[in-house]
Order: sequence, then C-alpha cells, then structure tokens
Amino acid sequence: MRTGRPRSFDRDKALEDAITVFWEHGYDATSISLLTKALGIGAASLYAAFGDKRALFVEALDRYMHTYAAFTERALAEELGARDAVQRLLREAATAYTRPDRPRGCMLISAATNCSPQSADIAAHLRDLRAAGVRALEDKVAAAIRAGDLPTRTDTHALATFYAAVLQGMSAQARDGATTTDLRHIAEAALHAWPRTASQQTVPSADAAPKESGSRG
Amino acid sequence: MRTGRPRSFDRDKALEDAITVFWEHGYDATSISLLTKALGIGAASLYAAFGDKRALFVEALDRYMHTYAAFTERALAEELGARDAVQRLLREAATAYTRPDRPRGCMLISAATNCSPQSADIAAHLRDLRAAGVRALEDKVAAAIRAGDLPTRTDTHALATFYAAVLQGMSAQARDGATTTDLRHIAEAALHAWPRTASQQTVPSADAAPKESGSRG
DNA sequence: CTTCTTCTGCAGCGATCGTTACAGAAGTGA
DNA sequence: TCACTTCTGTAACGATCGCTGCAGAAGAAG
Repeated sequence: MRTGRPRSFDRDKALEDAITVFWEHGYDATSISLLTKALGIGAASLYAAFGDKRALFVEALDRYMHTYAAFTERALAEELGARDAVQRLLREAATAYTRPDRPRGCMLISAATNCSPQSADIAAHLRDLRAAGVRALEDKVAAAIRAGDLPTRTDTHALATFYAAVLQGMSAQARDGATTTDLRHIAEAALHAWPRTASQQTVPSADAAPKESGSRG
Repeated sequence: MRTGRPRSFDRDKALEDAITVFWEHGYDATSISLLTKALGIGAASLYAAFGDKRALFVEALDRYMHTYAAFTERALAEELGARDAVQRLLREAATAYTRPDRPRGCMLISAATNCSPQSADIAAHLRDLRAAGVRALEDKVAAAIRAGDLPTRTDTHALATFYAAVLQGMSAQARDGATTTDLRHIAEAALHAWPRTASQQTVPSADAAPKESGSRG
C-alpha cells in the first residue's frame, strides 16, 4: 500500500541528530535552520517527517528517555536496595553526563530551563517528567522503609528530593565543564549523606568514617 | 552640565524589573518586547538608558550579584570556619531561592542554560562567574585545612564542586516548585556529607548520628 | 522668549523566526 | 507507458527578533 517517492534520509539518524541539537541548546534556542543544518535535510522534509518543531522535540525527548536516560529506570528497577539503586544511579549519571561524544549533562534537566512564555508547555512537560522521576525515587525509599532498611521516621520526600537535586547539580556541573571524575566525587559525597541505619551504628574506626571528599573513587 | 529632557522613568526601578524578567526567563528567551512591557517604557528609552540587550543583561546580572546573591560572599567572608560558611551558604540559599515575590532559583545559575550560538559569550560569562564562586569555596576549604579543621588529605576541589553542585541542584529544584522547607532539607542532607574531623569521632549515640533526611531542620 | 540638549513615541529597518504552498522529482502499481 | 502518491528544494508567508532614524516633547541655560 505504501507508495510514492521514498524518503531520501534515515529518519532514525535524523532523530538522533535532533536529540543532539536539542540536548545541547535546549528547546527554545534551537531554531529550525539549526536543525535542518544538523540533520542535513530541508525544512519541508523535516516537517513532513516529524510534524513541527514541538512534535520533533517531544519525539526526540522520548527517544532520549528510552536510550541515554534509560539507566535511571534500570538502576531503580534492577537494584533491590534503595541505597544500592541510588548509588548506581549517581555513579552511572557521572559517566552518562560526560560522554565525550555527546552533549554535556542531562537533556531532561537542561533542555527547557530558559523558555519564552510561548513554550511554557514544553517546560511544563519536562517538569512533569522530572516530578515522575522524583516520585519513583520516593517509592524506592518507601519500599526500603517497609523492608526495614531505613528508619520508619525517614522523610521520604526529602530524601528523594535531595538526590534529585544532586542529579540536577551534576548535570549543571557537567555543562560547566566538570570531568567524569569530578561528577564521580560529587556522587560519592552525596552518598555520604545517606541515612545511616542502626545496623551500621558500630563503633567507627578512623578509616570507616568519611574524612574527605572523593578520595575513595 | 547635565541638561536636556529628563528621563521619564526610574532607571533603578527599570533595572530591577529587568532583573526579574531575565531571572525568570533567561537571557535568550527574554525578548525586547517582553522587557519594554515589563519595564513600562518604549524600546528607544530602553536603548538610550542601557545600551542594548546584552549590556542591559550584564548590568542586571551585576546588580543581582550585589543584592540577591550577595549572601554567598557574605557567608564566606563573615563565617570563620569553612563548615559554618557552607552551612550558612546553603541555608540562606534555601530562602533566597524561594522568595515568594521573586523568581525561583538563582539567576547566575539558570539565566543562560539554554542559549543559541549567537549568545554563547553570555553563557561563557556566567560560567566564568560560577567558576569564580567555586574557587572562592576552594579557598575557604583550603584555609580550613591549613587551620587544622579538615584533614590535610581533603580533596579541596571535590568538596567545593560538590557544594557548588548542591546549590545548582537547589536552584533547579526551586524552579521545579520545591518549597523553602524542601530546599532546607536538601541543604541539611548535603551538610551531612561534610567530612568528619578526628575531633568529632566520638562514640556516636543513636540520636547523634543522622538517621533520616531533613528532620533536624 | 530662544536655543540647546536629551529623551520619548512611532514607525520601520534588515534579519530571522516557525511554517507552508507549490512545482517537480522519484518511487509504485496498472 | 501512464496515472498516482509521497517526498524534496525553493521560495515565500506573516510574525517576531534586536535595533534605530526621526520628529517632536520636555526640561535647563541664556
């Protein structure tokens, strides 16, 4: 049934290139001409294949979430303990946010920080996705409380929000030029803030207690 | 010597309004028409008083740094100990980033996250200022090491970068709708990651050691 | 008052924004 | 071969971008 002139470019590759541009410059600061240049196609082809700029961004973001950002869901799903999950989450973010062949930081975090009133809905969309991430973290913490891994009086929301903020800070630092090692140190420092359970309340030796930041990379 | 038709608006108030708009939307997403509407003046008046958009932003940012963001320098200058300085820095940021009558977050952190290639120099300017902030933090930590308040093997850069990331994360969370209390909890959690000195290595009671996040606000 | 200076509103500059109409190119099915 | 369908490059749409020329308004100085 499908007939007509075939597409002259690889749609998947074009979408990948769109991710790169949106990731680097964000939604508003990415113009159509910047996209057509980066994707190597004309504006008409872009609109025929993806709809409009907004739809292209949404699709690019969706693909981003299922590829580059998939490590977050995997960490929460595959690690049984909340602390293990957060540890893996932060450590993998350190490398994911500083891949040499990719833009710095996290697209979900940084792609719609500055937006004009016209694209406020895009910013709201990303904010909703981030809120869902915090909720997933909260669920993981709550499960750990139920499992007895964390005190019952642990503030679920505060703990989840803290590590969400750390991820956002790591993304910002990556965009400011921080290295993978820098981010790893941030991750390790943040993990020192994890609530200590009663079972870990043994008399600490000088080496068991954290003395400095990031020397146990 | 100064003659001619007097200015019909309060330049200081206009600059203050410009801070608000740039703070809220960032450099690129703030258009001249948005500014003229917010400042209540015509474009010609704006250009006569401030030069151009770039110069207005730089001046607005400078004023922002000497007013809304002045608490950072004060914290580092007035608090003798590095830990006290960082504690005050984070706690004051929690309130500064969520003032009900002001835009959320920190203008220095968020005003040029998404920028087009044309305004890359603005982004570089803000990045330089942030780097100077990290350096000031490093100096404070280095002084604490010299004073014996921190172990000599403390990673100065890593510790400073960590708290810089926390501030950036708090700003992002504030923009995502976090409350003052939320940010305060983030600050307290981050302070738990401060390296513990040998003098604090006493046998901890159950209440002295952190058990949860943000319940000792 | 006149003169001088500066500021203001308006109108419009060239450039770019996101988007689309259109004609032709390039494929499929008959 | 001929329709038929879909994609492509070009060229342009109206809107907005940052910015400015210009004439007049509003003060000070004489």
